[in-house]
Amino acid sequence: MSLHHPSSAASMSDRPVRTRFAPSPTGLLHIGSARAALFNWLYARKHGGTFILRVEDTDHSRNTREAEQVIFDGLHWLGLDWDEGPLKGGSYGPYYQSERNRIYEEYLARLEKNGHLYEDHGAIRFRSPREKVLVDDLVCGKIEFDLTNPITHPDITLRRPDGSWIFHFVNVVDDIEMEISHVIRGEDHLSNTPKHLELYRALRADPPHFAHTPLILNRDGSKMSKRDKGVNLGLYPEEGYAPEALRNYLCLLGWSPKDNREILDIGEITQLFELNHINRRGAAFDPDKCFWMNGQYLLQMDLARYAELAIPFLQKAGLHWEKWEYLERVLSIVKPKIKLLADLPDWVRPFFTDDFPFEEVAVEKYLTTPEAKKNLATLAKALAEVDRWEASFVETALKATATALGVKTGDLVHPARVAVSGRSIGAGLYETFEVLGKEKTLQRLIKQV
RNA sequence: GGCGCGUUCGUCUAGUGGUUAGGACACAGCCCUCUCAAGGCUGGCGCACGGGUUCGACUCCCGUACGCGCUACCA
Repeated sequence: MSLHHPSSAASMSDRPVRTRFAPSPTGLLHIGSARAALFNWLYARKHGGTFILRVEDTDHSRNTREAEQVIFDGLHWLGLDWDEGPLKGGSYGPYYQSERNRIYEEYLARLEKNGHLYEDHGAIRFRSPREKVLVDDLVCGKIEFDLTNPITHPDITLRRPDGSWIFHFVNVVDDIEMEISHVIRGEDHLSNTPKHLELYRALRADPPHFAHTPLILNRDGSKMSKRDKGVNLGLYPEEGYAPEALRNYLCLLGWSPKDNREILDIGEITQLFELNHINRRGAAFDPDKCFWMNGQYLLQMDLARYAELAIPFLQKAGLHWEKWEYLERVLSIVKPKIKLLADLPDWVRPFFTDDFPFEEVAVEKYLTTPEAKKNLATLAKALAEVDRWEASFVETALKATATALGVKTGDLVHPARVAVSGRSIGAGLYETFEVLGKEKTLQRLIKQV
């Protein structure tokens, strides 16, 4: 295998678009990393390019198979499919840094040969040319860094005394070898970029285009760290977020279609996405808005997709159903009410089993008075007369009963809801009755009398 | 400390010299209503500060403050 030598004649803009996501398997997928992956994916998809996954596992001690799986799972969940990388292959592999030692050795030898290296306490360091370096960033614009002072900008280390590699070196080598055309990454790398550029030059390689995106912050503007709630992408599937909703929200952090629209499908975003439309300022992650957006997605989602997302939550809660059609009817009436799928089981349990809990306060408030019991008895009697068991007819019967009893509709509705579901909040009562069926409805009402 | 980046409602944003500074989330109130984190309407809330440039600055320039990043034999 020979090294890929990028032609110095070809300008970067002529090269095919190849972007990469190069995470280090740390055990969790940071929400900011996920967004970086998303932006790289979007850019590649927009330009019919290639999106590459490369695992930066140079720090062996903390890299495990499980940690790696976390990354794969996160990307899969977000729908960010990669064209080259682990599980997928490709002609620029291997895609694990731990397997690319030979390549790094060759590149190091090249630098050595041209006198760019020196040893310092066993570590191999790169001798900076000590010049001013211009970073022409697609998001930040042109930035000049003055690297002439070794005190303020010490030479970077490429290799540790124990032989392991330092990020700056392998990252650059891999990007050259894999012919990456656009490096889209977090702004935390901006200050590293001039040093990387020195390496590209020393290796006589055309650098890729750079695009540094602002970081995702906490609501108070502080940096999101591992300990902050919400950084772990793995949390979102568990809590019942739809991947398309979170993905949409993430796109809006630092990027905007500029026409006030917010709910955009990924195809549309792919078309509109432009690196130079990415903001320069850090963006705070707003859990409230993310939550709202999930609600919007669940509301507008078709039932088939909703069921697909909902079923794992129902199964986990031990709920069973016999007919698919029944499941769909249940889901359709709670769908407009719920913003998080994790809440689903509690809302629908009474539709699948008679063994559902009663909220104490709700019982206390609506089912204990003699009036409530008397009203429920009357209601049950009236409903027994309803032939066509559909929401609208049930509603008519209930309202007529309320009138006959001289009480407000709510005086029947609230106790009835608690009687059939054990809860004071839920789907529309008439729809609940309809889906539950006449028999079960009457049975549960009478049980409280 | 040095270097770099940034600063429009609490938050995400639109805005590129002349706008009643627009939208969204959140918040408050009202309406609808059988509950609801559903829907409808209304409202409060913002250009960090100080200098310039200009007939005129949220928009351009400089400075200050504040925030963030880098400054590792972490990635």
